[in-house]
Amino acid sequence: MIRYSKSFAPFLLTPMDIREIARRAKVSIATVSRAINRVPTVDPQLAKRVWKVVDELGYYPNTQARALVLGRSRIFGLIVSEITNPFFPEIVQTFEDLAVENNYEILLTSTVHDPKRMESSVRRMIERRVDGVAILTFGMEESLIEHLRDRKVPLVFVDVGPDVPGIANIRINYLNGIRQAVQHLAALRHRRIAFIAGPQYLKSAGARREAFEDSMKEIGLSPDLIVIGDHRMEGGMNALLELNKLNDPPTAVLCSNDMTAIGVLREAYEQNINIPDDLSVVGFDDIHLAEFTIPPLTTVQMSQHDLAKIAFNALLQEVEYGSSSRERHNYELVTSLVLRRSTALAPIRKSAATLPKTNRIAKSRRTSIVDFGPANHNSRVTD
Amino acid sequence: MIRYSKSFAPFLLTPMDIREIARRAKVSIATVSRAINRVPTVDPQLAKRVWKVVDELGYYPNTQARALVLGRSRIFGLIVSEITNPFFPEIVQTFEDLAVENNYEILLTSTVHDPKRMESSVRRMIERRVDGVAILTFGMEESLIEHLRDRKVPLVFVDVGPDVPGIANIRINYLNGIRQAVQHLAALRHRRIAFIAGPQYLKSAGARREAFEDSMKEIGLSPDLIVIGDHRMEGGMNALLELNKLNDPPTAVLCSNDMTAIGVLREAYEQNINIPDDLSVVGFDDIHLAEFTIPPLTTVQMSQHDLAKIAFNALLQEVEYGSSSRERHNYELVTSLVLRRSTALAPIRKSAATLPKTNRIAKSRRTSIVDFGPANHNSRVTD
DNA sequence: ATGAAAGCGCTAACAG
DNA sequence: CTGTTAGCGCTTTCAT
Repeated sequence: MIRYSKSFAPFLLTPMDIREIARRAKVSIATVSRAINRVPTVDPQLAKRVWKVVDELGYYPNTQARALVLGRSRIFGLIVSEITNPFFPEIVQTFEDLAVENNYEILLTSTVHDPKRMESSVRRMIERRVDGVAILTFGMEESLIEHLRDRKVPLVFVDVGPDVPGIANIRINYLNGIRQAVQHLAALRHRRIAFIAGPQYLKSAGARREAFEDSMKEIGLSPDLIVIGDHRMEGGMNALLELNKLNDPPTAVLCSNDMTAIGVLREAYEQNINIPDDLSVVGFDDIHLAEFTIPPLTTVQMSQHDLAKIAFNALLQEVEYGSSSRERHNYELVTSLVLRRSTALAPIRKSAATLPKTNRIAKSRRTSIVDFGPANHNSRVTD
Repeated sequence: MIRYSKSFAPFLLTPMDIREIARRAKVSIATVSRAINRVPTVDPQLAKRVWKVVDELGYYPNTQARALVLGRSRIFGLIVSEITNPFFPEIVQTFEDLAVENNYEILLTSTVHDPKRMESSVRRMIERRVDGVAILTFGMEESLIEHLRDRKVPLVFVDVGPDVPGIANIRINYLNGIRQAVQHLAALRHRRIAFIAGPQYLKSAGARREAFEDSMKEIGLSPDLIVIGDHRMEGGMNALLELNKLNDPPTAVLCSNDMTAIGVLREAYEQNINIPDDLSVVGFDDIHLAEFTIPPLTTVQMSQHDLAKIAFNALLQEVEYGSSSRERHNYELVTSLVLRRSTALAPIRKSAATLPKTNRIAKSRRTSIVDFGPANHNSRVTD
């Protein structure tokens, strides 16, 4: 065990605790504590003396000790599904900015969609005694949540939380943005509009898909062109491959997230399909990168910054003003379309499939499942 | 102050500390501690009794208390420059994977190149009494580092650390990959090869630039086409604009990082410059995305995974086997070229500038600085 | 206004 | 092998 004790380097660094400061400033440790915590009743003279020593020695209070006695760690847990998904870094950054402002620390864990990791995430949160947890995984075991709830840890969910008192939920209005996207496409005379969905065990992916279906039906179009992707670029590539195997491929495709759309762009490039002239594509999320794709991606914005801000403040609210356990707080985040250059008027076609057939032959690898009709989209959706 | 005391919910949740476990298992708290920490000398019978209660009650030891007495927090600090830079998420993920494996937690901070944030980063690390810090900012104030060193916190730097005993350094062999890139380009008959550098106050950016210069000179080409970017896509776009204003623009461009290259790709699209036929572009870093750009990006790989792994293990090494303070540990990470599809034979041109001039007219916004010659590249470089 | 002392939850001597 | 006890560094009564 490495411990920097008196005996280790008596001349270099003394213990450097509140006691040492007290000794040098010739006051009691209680006074040091008060001075440091800016308790107003402390004599300015003494306070100054304390601060002088503190600065000279470069003393920093031990947060662990403080947390132990206070019963508050000033740590917020942040559980995301994959930090490598460009959707999250922005959120993490905003969350951290707010944490710094409010003197909190973040305990970040990435579940990588692995149940074991989710479990360890929750365990770590509890062991470190976090003051609150923001769960941005778009899907999580009910039983794990219980562990947190049992301990009365303030929780904020995005989109997937159980609707129970004491748990804050950020509901995302998917319909707004997706409807705009669909209608934008329809206005450009697209009729065969496909949707590349995300993994259907993610509640958020299911919700996006439903929003698509509803938006299509609303304007008398049938949402029968749905392919399941994986919210990654690879999935987008495969999905486009699938779609182009059809007799009457879509002229526009709406993607469940931007990564998928980037995959579509990439596969289109591969197949010499011009975006947007041959095919319009719309993403979802509006990650920073969406502005820099080729062509720049028209996408549905879901502000990562706002999301993080709402989540953090919800937690802060609960902790600082403990409004918890009585009311149920619900927040809403609205999505909306941002137009860039990946959509255009539907190509004019007499009949089906006028695009050069040769270029549209699919490579054989396929991991996505073509799923026609609005069938079983409720299976495997967590809740 | 919220504290879950006996009096709060006597029937719901008792204090839930080691004492409570001891009481219920009818053993002493010492035995509980031993059982939990798997001290082999404890009677299996008792151990089982303890674990039973622990499981029933869903007891998790309080890490803060443990850290306090142990003098070790089992937290590693990870300081990155910008979590939103796609280079880092991969590192964070690997770092976290290793942390989970080894029962550590990560305290992640993002400096966003702001000196104030760097300072607060260091302060937070110290306050939380991290057991070690990995500094992946590619540049940091010497004075801040002192704070950590004073406290004998194990440190590992990437590329920018002072060469002193007790500090581990991961040296990056930029030359290897960059030389390969330059020679690859030269082999494709490119002669006018430009370099879009990163911010020159970053030591890493300076090193990349020097590697470029050296590689060019090595084969008798003069590295006089250097534009300073910002390691972001915007910088890449602007840089290409600048480059194309020249009388004799380059036929190939090597970028200081992939984000810059993505910007170049994007601006080329804007200007109808075909990549790779009109212009070859090479990136640096090999972020995951590089495989999905249009066209797929030829780039110099610098394994984020390896980097994170080396950094974490260096820290673990110091902490667990305290090899610290005597030797200086140096690790090396080699870079190498990965070929994709953004490079091609140099276009054949009788004289200068045969590309359609009209398409190469720059928009007026410009933030980057054109910097000819190998001049003052040492100014503002830290260390 | 200040100080002495108790105790946050845990581990590690030290005794038995 | 098990239990008792003294802290880890801090905040906070409770006296003074």
